[in-house]
Amino acid sequence: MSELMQGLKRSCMCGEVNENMIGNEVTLMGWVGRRRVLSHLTFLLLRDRTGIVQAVIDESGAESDIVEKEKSIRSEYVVAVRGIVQARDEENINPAMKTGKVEISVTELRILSEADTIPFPIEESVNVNTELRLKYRYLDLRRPNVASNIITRHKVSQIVRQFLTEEGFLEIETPMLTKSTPEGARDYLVPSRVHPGNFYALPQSPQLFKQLLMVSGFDKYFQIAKCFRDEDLRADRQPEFTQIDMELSFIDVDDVIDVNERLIKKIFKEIKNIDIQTPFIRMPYKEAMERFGSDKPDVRFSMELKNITEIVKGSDFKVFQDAIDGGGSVRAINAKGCGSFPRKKIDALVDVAKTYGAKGLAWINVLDNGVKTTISKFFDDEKLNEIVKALDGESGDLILICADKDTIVFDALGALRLDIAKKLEILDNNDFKFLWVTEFPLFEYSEEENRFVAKHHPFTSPMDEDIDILESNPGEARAKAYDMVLNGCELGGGSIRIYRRDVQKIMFKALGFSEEEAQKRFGFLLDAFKFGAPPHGGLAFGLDRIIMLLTGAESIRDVIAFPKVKDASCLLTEAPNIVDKTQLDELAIDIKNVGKEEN
RNA sequence: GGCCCGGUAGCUCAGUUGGUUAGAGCGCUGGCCUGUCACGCCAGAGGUCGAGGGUUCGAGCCCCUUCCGGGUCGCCA
Repeated sequence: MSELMQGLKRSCMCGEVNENMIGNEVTLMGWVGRRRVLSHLTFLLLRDRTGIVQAVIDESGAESDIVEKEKSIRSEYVVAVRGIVQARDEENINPAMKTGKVEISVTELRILSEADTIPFPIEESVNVNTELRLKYRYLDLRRPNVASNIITRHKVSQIVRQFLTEEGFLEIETPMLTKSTPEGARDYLVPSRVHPGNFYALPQSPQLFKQLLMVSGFDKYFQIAKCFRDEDLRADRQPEFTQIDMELSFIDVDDVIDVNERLIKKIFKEIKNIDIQTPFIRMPYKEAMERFGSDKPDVRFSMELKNITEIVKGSDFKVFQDAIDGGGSVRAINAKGCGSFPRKKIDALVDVAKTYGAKGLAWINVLDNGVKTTISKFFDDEKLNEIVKALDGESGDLILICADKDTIVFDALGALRLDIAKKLEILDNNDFKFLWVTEFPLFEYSEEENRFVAKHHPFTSPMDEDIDILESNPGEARAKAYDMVLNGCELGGGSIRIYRRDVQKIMFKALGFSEEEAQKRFGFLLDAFKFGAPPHGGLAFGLDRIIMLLTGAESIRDVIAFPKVKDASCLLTEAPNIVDKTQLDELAIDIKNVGKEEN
């Protein structure tokens, strides 16, 4: 039978009980973790979010009602305990517990809430399947390691708020019900009851609003903003996620980079007590691709890509020559010490490359005297040695070669590089290597749409020296855009925006937007820019990813209190669900499935 | 939409070439134990082998379909 809390007031949290309180009476409330019974002696582990403390009941000396209640207590009952903090004898100290030098001798016990047998143990160490964890997420969140991620998340949010406030930023909310902007990710739509057939979109980011706030003169804005994208999930992607979003006026690239380096430095100092060295390296996009095959390079290890097109040019090997003739390239990486890989393992590497569109891989096994290779028919020893030399190949190395269009070569080798590093276990998750990737291309050619599209978004400013080539050579134009990258993960990115109407016009023209089209899509922003737009720019961090890297979480689900599963549904609430026909009628929505019962 | 991995007791898993009554550890229930701390000891309960179909004398195991979960490519300005 559960009892009232009335008359009892919690005096401290479980994890806060310490040696300085010996002799004091405390009142604790929490969940019963383990209950251990030794004849007339019972130990209860009492847990709350701060930690665990042991309570002890000696049947021989306790009131009979305590003894009776104690016998009915089971795991995860919520209890209130009043008692005296006492020191444990030397031999009974538990060094593994923060509160292990003390325990509570119980003088009053109340069962506030009973609990059924739980579906999985509330412990850090147990490995429980995701489905079950998410169905009972409120129990999963009782596990100290899971709770600790959520607490870290809170701390980071507070650091961000404090830091940016001190830097002169204002926290301003922007609408959740907003306008669909067709370019970019798929929108989540919300039907309007008042305007049948019309829809709001949930924001993919507060991008346009924060630019409007600059026009308004708020100068520096930030927001910890929920964003929504209706795209498929990944281990680091959820349909709703959180950005630390900011925008600044009268600044250029260096200013944005400076304030954000200091922000990240502060977060890592306060959360992990690690001193991050600033300023970070800045690496132009082109260099990142050439050296690492990625625009978010993991620079904790080298294994860099080498361009061997010039060496292999003019051979009879059709695969290489076709790639070169088609405007592509031949590049390679040196998997140090992987020469001993059995055929099966090499085939697995080829499969990785194929995932990214490569048709295959050639490889050279560097031996003590000479090489063993798949391309011996086409290249003489001199050429092969030249390749080995270009990759600093030594005996025992495995050189992997990919020939194709540049995009495929970069993707495939970039992915291989990471895959091999993972297999060799050379990545240290406590080694934090930051960099900025800068000078992104302004445009990206879309095969699908047969035109250039904005790589970032259409308000991204070109680099001052590239304005002249926007129309003549858009493919080479670089943007004032920057991504902060940590250990191969894009933590955040942003750009300086276009604030000059003439430049914006050229930009739209290059993108193939007519005046009318631009006006229809972004008219409110363009109108705003007519009335005095300051030079401005900003950046947005993925808060979830920052927390992942700080906590070492392998999935984004581990840093979000109530995450969704692969098909974007919620196992806890069973959202999304079929709604009542009357609800749909009000919204003027007619669906065939309406009224279909759920199984 | 494609590819890969998984689903056996409440949990984590084992289950041989297809062969009698499907196992272990933890948890759970009951009992014993006065300093446990992953307490220990004894006993017990607990299974639609994700679901449906097929092959077979016989299916947890083989085949097909399907559901659920994970990873990944596409997608994510």
